[in-house]
Amino acid sequence: MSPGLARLVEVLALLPPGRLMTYGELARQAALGSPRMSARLLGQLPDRERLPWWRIVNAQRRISEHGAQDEQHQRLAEEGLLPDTRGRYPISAFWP
DNA sequence: TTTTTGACTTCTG
DNA sequence: CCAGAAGCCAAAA
Repeated sequence: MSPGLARLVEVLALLPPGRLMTYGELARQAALGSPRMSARLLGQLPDRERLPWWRIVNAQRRISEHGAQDEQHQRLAEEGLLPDTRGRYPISAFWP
């Protein structure tokens, strides 16, 4: 496991239910160097069941294309997070 | 070794 | 609000 992934896991583990974070913010908090690193590393997470990868959305507050979008949608819905008619998640879910 | 490729972001128009 | 361009960086080709 790379040190970057280790740091990402630490940050991700502290993200509570009902709270969202963007790839960019995650990259900054875990000192990954670029938002793309968040995306890259999320693709090879160890504990897919425990770590809330589904609470990461893009800067437009939408779910990015990747292959598990449906699952992401569903998991967020289970936490009470629903997107508006344009697929955007509420700004309130991003506050500390 | 160089180029391409992404679960991306930010700035401009 | 949408589209394009530039910036980003590790991995794969």
